[in-house]
Amino acid sequence: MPYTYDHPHPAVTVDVVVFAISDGRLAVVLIRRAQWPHAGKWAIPGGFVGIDESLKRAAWRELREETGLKAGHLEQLGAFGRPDRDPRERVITVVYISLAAVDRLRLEAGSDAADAKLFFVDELPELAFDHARILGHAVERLRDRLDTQGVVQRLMPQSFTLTELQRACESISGAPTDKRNFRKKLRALDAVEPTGEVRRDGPHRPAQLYRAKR
Amino acid sequence: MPYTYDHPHPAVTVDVVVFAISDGRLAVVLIRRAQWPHAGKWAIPGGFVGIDESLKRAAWRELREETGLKAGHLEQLGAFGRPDRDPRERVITVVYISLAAVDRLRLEAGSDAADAKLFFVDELPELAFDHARILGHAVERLRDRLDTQGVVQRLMPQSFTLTELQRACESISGAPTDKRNFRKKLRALDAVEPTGEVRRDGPHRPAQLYRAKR
DNA sequence: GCAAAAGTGTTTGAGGTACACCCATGC
DNA sequence: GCATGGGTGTACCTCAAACACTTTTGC
Repeated sequence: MPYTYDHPHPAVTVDVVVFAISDGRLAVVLIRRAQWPHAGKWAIPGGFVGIDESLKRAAWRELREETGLKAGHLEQLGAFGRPDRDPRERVITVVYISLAAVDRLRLEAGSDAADAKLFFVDELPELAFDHARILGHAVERLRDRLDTQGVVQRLMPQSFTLTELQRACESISGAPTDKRNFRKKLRALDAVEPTGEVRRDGPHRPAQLYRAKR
Repeated sequence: MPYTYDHPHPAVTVDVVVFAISDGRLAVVLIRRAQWPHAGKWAIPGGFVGIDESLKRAAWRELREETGLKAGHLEQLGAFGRPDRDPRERVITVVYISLAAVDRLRLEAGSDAADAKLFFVDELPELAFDHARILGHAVERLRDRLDTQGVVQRLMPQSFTLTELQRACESISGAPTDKRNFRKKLRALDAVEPTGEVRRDGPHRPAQLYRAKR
């Protein structure tokens, strides 16, 4: 069933960069492509926008179809549209960013994807299309925008230690932080509260567990 | 000559929000639409993306065709694509922001536009499509991103008084500033230098003229 | 007892904010 | 001489950065 226009139209896709903190490091959800082009390579989950579907809704749907994830807040990163970025036809993609707490992440490979998996952003495999460039921009955006408050409320699991939180913030900002200054800022932010539980995980003093406040 | 696809494709346009400072106030370039839809209403200049043309290049070309302006730096604001934003067909638009010094602004109406004109952002006419919403986002982005340095180098004319510069910054940030604090910051920034000329324009002490440094 | 991470305050410097008066001009 | 905008400096406060030792545990 063909669709006809009197001037050429590009295809429009949406892609969703899902960030999470795994093992104290910034990570991203990728799917392995099953089909040409770039079959076997890893890619940012996404797909074509329905003709009567908003961009954000398409992003939510595609993420769910390809990874099983239900995105919370989706923030638009921007549009990427170099003429040669897809060998099939002219494709313009609108990229969204989503944040997920690792303990809510249950990845299931969808029909379009052979596999879905978390990768550390500093250990990425070879990526399909211009997805390496897109991910670079996404990480940059994250660095610029995400503050400690945001990390606590959107990336950390239900309970965590202050050192884990600090590692997460450092892996996003890329810079090491002083422990006492970090905790002083947390006090000022009033963003976390102790759960009362502790975590014992080695030959050292147990760590108090915290949760996001409110 | 028809173009056919096996699934429906949206049309993709680019729009360019050109900001300038006019009379000390933040202003934007709009064109009056000549044709349906929204004939007679004012709109952000823009048009369809060529099938082998990058988004930024399309933005530059459309701005030139519709207003005669050659954009300097173009920053992408994002994509807007609600399904019902254009009555002709599904249209997804990618919006760019450009800054222009008023003394370089020579507006010429192009073929697609009955007229091109500067409007103060706080005295906008009724706008076509969802352009009011887009402009709102563009102004917000400008407020978030543009610092004094950027205003000096990209929005001010070749020579200007410090009060004019302060008015410009205030009209972008939306907040009044203390004159002495503003000038102290300018000294710290090392962004302007006196031209040696003065401007006489009323029953008061003449103002020293400055230019952007470097 | 020793290795390993948890936890805890003070000092300093930079930058931002608040604030009031004299100056040069046109009329 | 008066109305109008141009031009100038100080005091305070807030926030970020630097910095070292004690505590609790497993082995």
